[in-house]
Amino acid sequence: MPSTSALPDTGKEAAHVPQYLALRDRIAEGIESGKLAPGGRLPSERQLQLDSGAARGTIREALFQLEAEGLIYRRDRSGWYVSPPPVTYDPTRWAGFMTYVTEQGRTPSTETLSTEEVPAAPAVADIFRVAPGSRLYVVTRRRLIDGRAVLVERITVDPKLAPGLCEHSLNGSLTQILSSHYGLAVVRNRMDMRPCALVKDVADGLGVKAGTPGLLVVRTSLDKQGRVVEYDQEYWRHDSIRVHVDLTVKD
Amino acid sequence: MPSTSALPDTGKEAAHVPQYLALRDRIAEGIESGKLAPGGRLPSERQLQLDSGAARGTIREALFQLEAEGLIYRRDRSGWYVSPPPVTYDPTRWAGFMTYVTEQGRTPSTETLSTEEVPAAPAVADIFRVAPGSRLYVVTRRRLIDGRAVLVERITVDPKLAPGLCEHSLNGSLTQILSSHYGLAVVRNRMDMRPCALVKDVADGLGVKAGTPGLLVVRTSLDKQGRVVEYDQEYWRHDSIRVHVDLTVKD
DNA sequence: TAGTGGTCTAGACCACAGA
DNA sequence: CTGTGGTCTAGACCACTAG
Repeated sequence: MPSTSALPDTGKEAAHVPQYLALRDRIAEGIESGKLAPGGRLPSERQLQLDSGAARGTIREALFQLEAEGLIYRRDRSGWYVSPPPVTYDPTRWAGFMTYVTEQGRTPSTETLSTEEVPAAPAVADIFRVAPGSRLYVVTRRRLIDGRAVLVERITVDPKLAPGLCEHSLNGSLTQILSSHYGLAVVRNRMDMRPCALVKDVADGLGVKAGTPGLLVVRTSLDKQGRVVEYDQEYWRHDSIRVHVDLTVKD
Repeated sequence: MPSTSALPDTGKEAAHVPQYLALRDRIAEGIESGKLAPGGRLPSERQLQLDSGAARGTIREALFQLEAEGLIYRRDRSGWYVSPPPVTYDPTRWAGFMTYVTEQGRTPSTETLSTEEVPAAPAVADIFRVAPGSRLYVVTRRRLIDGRAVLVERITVDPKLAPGLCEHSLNGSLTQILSSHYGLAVVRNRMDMRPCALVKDVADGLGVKAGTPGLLVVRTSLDKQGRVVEYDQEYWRHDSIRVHVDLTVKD
């Protein structure tokens, strides 16, 4: 019995591939083959609709998929773009953002969004071993690679260890300042990492939609006396970072 | 001029909150308040439709949002469920999965999906410093916490270091076996972590939809002589893991 | 078999970016 | 101003889970 389909029979009862995944594959191929360069812009959703004949919802499903994979990202109401490659982050090397991004042939930059002195919430007070309500410096910064915002961070520092910190220019290496101006040397580094969704605050700072996937890296830097030098919460775009650790085993 | 809206005026020109985010908030509140216990099931999408009056697409947007945040997960065509809390993973402690999951008051289990002997691809051959095409053991396992699959891993081992490995039961600690039966002691651990999307293979193993967000952890374990004891690619559900590292600074 | 989520359509109006 | 993505509706049929 002949097939009623106009399409050729593959001879294999191939598992049904949803349309949005087929579309995803086509776009991904365009990216991997280099037809679309990193930073380059994809055709608009409505254009893709015309090209593929699919409904816009289906198109968007394919785009969301690629976004989750880190292949593309969006600029709000501007369009979809091909993601640049991620940078590698090694927390065991005490090199700051500016250093390791440069080492990887990219151009880092930093913007200070705010510097405040705020009363310590109980959880933070506990970390710094100060009384709840004590004043702490909180610096909010945005860091960019090749002009694209990749992370928003919130750094907390105890003013007792670094009085007058906020008078410095904080657009360079904060580690550098803490070390050279205040003699604070970090000998221990505690880190927590977990996938998260970027909440509105952060998302706005990165110019992404609230709820897009991200990676939260929390670093606690300690000096020889075990004092907390720096408590840093970094919210990364999920497509911009790879963490690499090389370590000798304890236990 | 009086408002034509039937809704009370808040007095604040509150930023417009999309309907799906408002719905997200309502569900999130239900979870955080404990009305919905971890592992518990959410009302069906169609039920939520009746409750909220929104279109199903809007309901699903809210659910996707919560999924991205790690608050809920789905079982294909069965329903949406509240995510259990994540486990903390410390790569500097040489404790295996079975150990640290148990320590955190959860119940681990392991299933071996396959054990094969395959020719080394160039990239892998390079890691093991063997000729491309050399035979290597590849073990695929699924690991569960409290009966829920949280990761699929693909472990590669050089048969020269652990001949006959596949004859052992591999549902326990592989590290243990390598140590006690073959005298292979790991002294160095290299790790790479990055957010990813789970491809079909892995997604099927975890019982999730292809493309859901995940975390890829690649571990390379080395012994005193610098030989690769174990090369392990772990694909985690993104809501199931937190990585914690505590280290002394090199540079 | 009944109910669930998975996929898909074909519209609509909006807020905002950018020329 | 035009075009972009962001949100939303109201349907439809399918594949699969689970009782």
